[in-house]
Amino acid sequence: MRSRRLDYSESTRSALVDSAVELFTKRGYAGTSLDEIAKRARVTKGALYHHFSGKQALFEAAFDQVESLVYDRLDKIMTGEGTPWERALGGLNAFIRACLDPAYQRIAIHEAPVVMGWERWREAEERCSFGLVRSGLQSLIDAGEVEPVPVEVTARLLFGALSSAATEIASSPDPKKVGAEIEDVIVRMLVRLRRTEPDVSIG
Amino acid sequence: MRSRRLDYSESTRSALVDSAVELFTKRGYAGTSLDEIAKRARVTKGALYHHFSGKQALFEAAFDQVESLVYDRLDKIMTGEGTPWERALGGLNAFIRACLDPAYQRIAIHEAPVVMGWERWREAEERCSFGLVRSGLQSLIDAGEVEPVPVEVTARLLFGALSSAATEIASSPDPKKVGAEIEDVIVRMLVRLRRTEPDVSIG
DNA sequence: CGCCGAACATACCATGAGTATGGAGAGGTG
DNA sequence: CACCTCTCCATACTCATGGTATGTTCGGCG
Repeated sequence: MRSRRLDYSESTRSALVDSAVELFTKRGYAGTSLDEIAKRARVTKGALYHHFSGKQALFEAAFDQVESLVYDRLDKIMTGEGTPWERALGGLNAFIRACLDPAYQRIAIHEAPVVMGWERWREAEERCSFGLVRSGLQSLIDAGEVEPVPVEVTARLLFGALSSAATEIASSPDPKKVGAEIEDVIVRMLVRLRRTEPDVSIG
Repeated sequence: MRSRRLDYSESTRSALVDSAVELFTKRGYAGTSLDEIAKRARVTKGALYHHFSGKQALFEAAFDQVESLVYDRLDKIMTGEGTPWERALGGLNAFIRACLDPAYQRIAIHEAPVVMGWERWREAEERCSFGLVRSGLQSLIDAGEVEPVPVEVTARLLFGALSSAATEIASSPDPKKVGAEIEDVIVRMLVRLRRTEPDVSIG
């Protein structure tokens, strides 16, 4: 039987992470003090340092939280039903909608590369959102839906475009409209890569 | 006649900026102390605070420095001779090469949005590199070289893709190779947007 | 019951950004 | 030349904050 203590411990830990996500989203990593985070979680710095080795570790926990939420949604779509093409479009749409979340925006996209260091961030993204973008693109190529472009590089470019688009969307006065515009442009790009009909006028 | 004092003052100021660029590039904004920067410039924090209102202001001066260097190079190409298509390709190539500079990489692309705040960064880029990307794209459309895509959004996507590609290039074991690959993919994308021949199979 | 250790709280230290103040010397004024 | 002033910069602080060291509580278990 699970002990009462472990419940408590787990609860305060998640309270700390939630608090961190909230404050990091609102005031950024540098602008948020550990005392604030602890206070919002109704504990002290002692508890914080009991659960995490430091500020960076807490940030990474917050990162994992927001990242995994988005990942789960995307993964469900990308590995779900439908043709590779439909799944790709669905995933694209879902990603853009995910980017409307300020927490994902600021923590996962903007500050993570700076706070965690680019190398670590890249590794994490490799297993998450970026991984899905790449595998999605790969599926399209395998299915013969699009031209065999260099997957790694193209996926990287696509992900970069989407990430920066994310900020653009979120900080726009009319996010829905800009989001739709961006989705439209990307889809048109993909369509141009498509080869449902035998090649015409290539080269 | 320009006074000797002004020369000295200007000299220490630029020494501080140079020092800041160097250290911010090597250890990042958060990892660099003002005392270090001042020491490297062979002055004290007093001098630093005489010339700049604080750490952020110094960072922005460093940002301006690296950004303007790149901007000048790009501007010369983008407003130079040749067809819009040639100038666009030249600008693309120059931008990718600029991204190989660690200072531009880390200061202008990575940390600036976090340190300066995304809003301020966007304003600055509006007048610099991003402005050139957009005007270049606009020229291509005006010249009828490419399809009339939505300029603002497409330019934003392109700039985002290039920025993230920048990191990929710089942190690659073989930057030149990856750089060439990325340039190739982008060019192929642009070519697909091109309409030198009357439209075939659109829609 | 009594003890052990996980789960915290409290008190402290070190670093670094920002400030307050003092001084030195160039350039102007009588 | 004497004196004054104002820029330019150094020195010596304050204060916030990340991190550490140590104390305290309490659930679980023998």
